[in-house]
Amino acid sequence: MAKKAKPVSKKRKLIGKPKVRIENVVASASVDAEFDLDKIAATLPNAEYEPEQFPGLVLRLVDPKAAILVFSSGKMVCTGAKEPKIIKLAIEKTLKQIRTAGVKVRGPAKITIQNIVASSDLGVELNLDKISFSLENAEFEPEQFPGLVFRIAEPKVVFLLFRSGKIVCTGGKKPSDVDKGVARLIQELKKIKVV
Amino acid sequence: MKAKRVKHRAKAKTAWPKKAPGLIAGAVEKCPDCSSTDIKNDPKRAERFCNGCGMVIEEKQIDTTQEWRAFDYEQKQKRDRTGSFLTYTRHDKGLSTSIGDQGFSDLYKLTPSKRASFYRLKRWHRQVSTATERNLRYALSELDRISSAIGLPKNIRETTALIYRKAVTKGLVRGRSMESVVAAALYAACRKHNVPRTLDEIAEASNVKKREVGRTYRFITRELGIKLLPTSPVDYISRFASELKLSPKVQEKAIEILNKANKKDLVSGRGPTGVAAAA
DNA sequence: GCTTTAAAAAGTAAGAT
DNA sequence: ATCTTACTTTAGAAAGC
Repeated sequence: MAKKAKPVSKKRKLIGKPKVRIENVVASASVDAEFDLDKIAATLPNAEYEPEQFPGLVLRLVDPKAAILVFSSGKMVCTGAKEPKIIKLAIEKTLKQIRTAGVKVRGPAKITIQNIVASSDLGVELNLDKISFSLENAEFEPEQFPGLVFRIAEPKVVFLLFRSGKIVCTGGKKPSDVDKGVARLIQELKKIKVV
Repeated sequence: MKAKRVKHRAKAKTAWPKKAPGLIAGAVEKCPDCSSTDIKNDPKRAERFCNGCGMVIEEKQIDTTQEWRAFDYEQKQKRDRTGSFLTYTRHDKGLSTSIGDQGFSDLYKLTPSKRASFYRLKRWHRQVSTATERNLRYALSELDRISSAIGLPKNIRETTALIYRKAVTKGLVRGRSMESVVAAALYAACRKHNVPRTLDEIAEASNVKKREVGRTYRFITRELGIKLLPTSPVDYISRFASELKLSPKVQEKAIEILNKANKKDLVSGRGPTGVAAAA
């Protein structure tokens, strides 16, 4: 499977909207139950639990590729999903495994997507210095990180812009936040004539 | 014992230099506040104060606003050499008034003519000021320590003090070590004055992880609405050149190369340090 | 490998008040 | 003593060091 953008030569001007790919979806979930993490850790081979280091038990799933942090309160955090629908599958599988470990769990978990990380390629080389000079919400510290950080309020997302034109969008709660955010970003870049 | 707290007068004893010229050691007695026996006599203001915490032991009066100014000036001159007096954090530097300071400068002005008012205000003054003042004193001694360690001009120390004070006022130090905020403020000040001091140098001199200095720098910079342009690689040329013992001609050429690179838009994303080194 | 961005979970630590 | 921060863990992309 291709990484996505084949070596598309960088154009001077950006045309159309670039394809956005979701790289990671983070969600929180919870069920009405108390989990005996020691018991779960003792029976599930794919579980890691070091309470001294972190209060959550780490469950790694290969099927729906994802990592789930399980807490004794019955709350969980699912990360690594490449798309929103995988979250539900991962949580269901997690609960199934927990039941296998002898821990009773009733009812479906309530899931909330907390963050979506996506990447894209504007297909244009970006002059980060110019962008940082022109956009108020841009912060560029090349000595500390090669990417320029750009925050927008609506939708509330944060972008990392790179000289290559590749970008990362994070902070969104739903896929549309990413799309609207990218559109907004491009709108801003056009205003200052960098794309 | 009547005594009032004099702000920015002194700082942690450990940071004090051997002696402050012009100030004669006082009699053997302890400071009622911090128990230090390091009592100094201030001929100019005709009073004695604790060199450790700044507490004025005996006031022989005659303090006017004008004298305060004179005091500032005199101490400032000494400070430049001893690095002791923190006069640049005073209102005369606009470090208090411009950021909604707790009112120290006003209090000082009231002191000479309104004794009664002063005493009534003293209690409030002490309770609301002490924490911040101590923090400031300590922070500034830290600043002095780091500054002398990497040799920075006083205008940068003043800018750092200003930034630090604003940060404290905005409560940006909470949850962060004061050292990291001082280091971050110092880094910001260097950037503002285009004095090339890398994060590494400041991190090392301040004993704060580079990552933390950077994070704190970005944080306070954002919160205080300070937006600094990335340091130009050119600013590093002279330093690198002298360190590498390069000829002026080479330096010139390096700068030339950088200018070309700039026009070609090929440096964004690259750290100025690396770019300068490459050139 | 490190650095940056966002977000949740439940502990701990440290600081300010 | 309480409130506020931040750190710990998880995943992923970007690109420079």
